[in-house]
Amino acid sequence: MRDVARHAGVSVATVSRVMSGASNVAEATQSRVQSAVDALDFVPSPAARAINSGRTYMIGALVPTLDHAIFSRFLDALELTLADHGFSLVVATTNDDPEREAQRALDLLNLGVEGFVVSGITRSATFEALIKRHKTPVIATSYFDPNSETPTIGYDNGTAARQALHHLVDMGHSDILVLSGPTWNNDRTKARLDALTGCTQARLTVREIPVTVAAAADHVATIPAHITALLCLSDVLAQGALHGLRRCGLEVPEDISVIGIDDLPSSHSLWPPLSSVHLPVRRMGACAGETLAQWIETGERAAPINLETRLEPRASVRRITPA
Amino acid sequence: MRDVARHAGVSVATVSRVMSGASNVAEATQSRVQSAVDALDFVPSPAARAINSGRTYMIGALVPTLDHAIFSRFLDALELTLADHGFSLVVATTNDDPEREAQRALDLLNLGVEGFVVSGITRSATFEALIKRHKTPVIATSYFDPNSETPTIGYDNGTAARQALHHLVDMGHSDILVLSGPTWNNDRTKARLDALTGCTQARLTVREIPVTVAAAADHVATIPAHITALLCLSDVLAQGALHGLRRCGLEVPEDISVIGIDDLPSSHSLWPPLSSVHLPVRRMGACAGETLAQWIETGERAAPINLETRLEPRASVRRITPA
DNA sequence: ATGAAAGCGCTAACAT
DNA sequence: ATGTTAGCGCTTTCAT
Repeated sequence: MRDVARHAGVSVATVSRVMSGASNVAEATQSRVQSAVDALDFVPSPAARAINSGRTYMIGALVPTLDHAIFSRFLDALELTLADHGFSLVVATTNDDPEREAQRALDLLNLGVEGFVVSGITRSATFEALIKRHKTPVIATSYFDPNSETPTIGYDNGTAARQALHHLVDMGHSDILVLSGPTWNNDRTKARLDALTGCTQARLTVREIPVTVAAAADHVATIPAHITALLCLSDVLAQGALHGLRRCGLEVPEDISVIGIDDLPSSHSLWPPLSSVHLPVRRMGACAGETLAQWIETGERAAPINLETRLEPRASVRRITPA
Repeated sequence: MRDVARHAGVSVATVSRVMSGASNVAEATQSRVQSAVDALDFVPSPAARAINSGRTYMIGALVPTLDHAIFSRFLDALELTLADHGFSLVVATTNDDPEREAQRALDLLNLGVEGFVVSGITRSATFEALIKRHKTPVIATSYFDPNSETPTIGYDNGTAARQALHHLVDMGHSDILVLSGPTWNNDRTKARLDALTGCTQARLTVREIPVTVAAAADHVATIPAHITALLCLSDVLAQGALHGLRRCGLEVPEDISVIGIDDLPSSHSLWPPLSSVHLPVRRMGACAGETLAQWIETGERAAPINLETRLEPRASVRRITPA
């Protein structure tokens, strides 16, 4: 910047003014500086800028993985909203491992992120301490809990699971196999499962398997005969189940009914179209972005937001008359 | 930091040493400083750090959208690799709009990213100028062109399209409808289409529609009768076609064959399992991350890499005897 | 309208 | 092993 100043025959202060588009600079000087900038190919240093303003305009997002439609869809909406507010999105994946999450959070903090969007409400102690220290705003998503210490913007996972279950029960099913992803370190899944147990209207068998199409497809080969319906805690699982069932020669919904949770965009074009509980992840991304931006600009802690989930009954569940 | 130094009765230099984990600090002093740090809840400033080191350890990724499995899968692998090299990933979406891409690139540059990963090889003039100025390393992906000015790490889109076409031809099809996404500002799609035209072994009809399941499903209702096969330039389109065809009462592959390009993880569990051309996007993400990290650390411009695509014949294409 | 100068919070010589 | 000090590249009073 000194070079530019010299080249333009002005002071660094003036160059700084021009660079930040200040109003009180003479037209003539302005263009003289601009010429110098162009001539020297001057590019300002973000770090130096940040050190003075104290701002970086970066938000960190910590998600289990990017390789799952539910999270990437969420992030897409989040990024769009954040960009509207002048923020950029730094993403880091945690694989649902709290220690790794804390590690990545530290990395992002060292980059200078001004706020975090995280998944679920389970944090490692390290993470908590980090946040307390830096006083960084954090918003937890994919979960709603008005009493959580960090504000949550999400849906009630228990309700979502119950919506799926009740649909099955309404349709006359009482012998239900629940296909769940790992509950280990996954409070979203745990909340869904917890809401199911204690249900007295049906006999539930729970199986915990990896959240992959392949795992679900393989698993359904071992379904007990009395089962009439499959409640999959995520659409990926349901999609795998559909595939596996077909491989076994079973028809959905004639031989067995299947319902999922997520309502991925692709689910309604499966065969048969998958009944599912819709999770408003795009809305969640937009809300989280909006709210976090607000929090950072105003300093006022965000309020939790509960987004409604919605049953999408389609063809993969059929009505049966209890035996 | 001054405060910490005072509190610990040492100089700022010593605090700095402790903070950066230097070796030459006495045990005693070290813990004294640590206490002061804890007592004062001191957190170092990333900006100040960056201004001295001249490094930010941030990489920017510019992709059309996060809400498409092909890109999020790619980014997942990229993020993982980058993290291994100590870099963090800043993502921005461009919606395939060169102007928006340039705008977002500027934003990221102002954040301080040390390198870019972009999609395709079409850049706006603004973008080119920006890069020249900042001398930022850029790697173009999802495209292979050894002669491109910016190094490409990707696959040959033309080859991928031809692999799909040849499979159809090999199976006896000669009346083929090509379902393509918008070519406007999308050099990947354009390259696929270009490779197809000039093919003399089949009669090709090309239709350009939005890349959504719904658009494809709707479109297939208007297929000319003589068509025996659908070549979809992406799996999303193929998935929509499968759905739409079923709605029309047509059987795949009995009445009509369908092939896609992408080979998304979900494609082989569709019904019928979708024949597709596999695009190695995870490998591409890992390669791009590795290569860009290398480039930044060593200063040596990256070399282009061509990743092989691979035909995955499955059940959605059947052999026919030409009429 | 412009310039001089004092920082911002840290690192890296250099000195002790 | 520790302290002193000179910056890093910019912004921002405060003068003029």
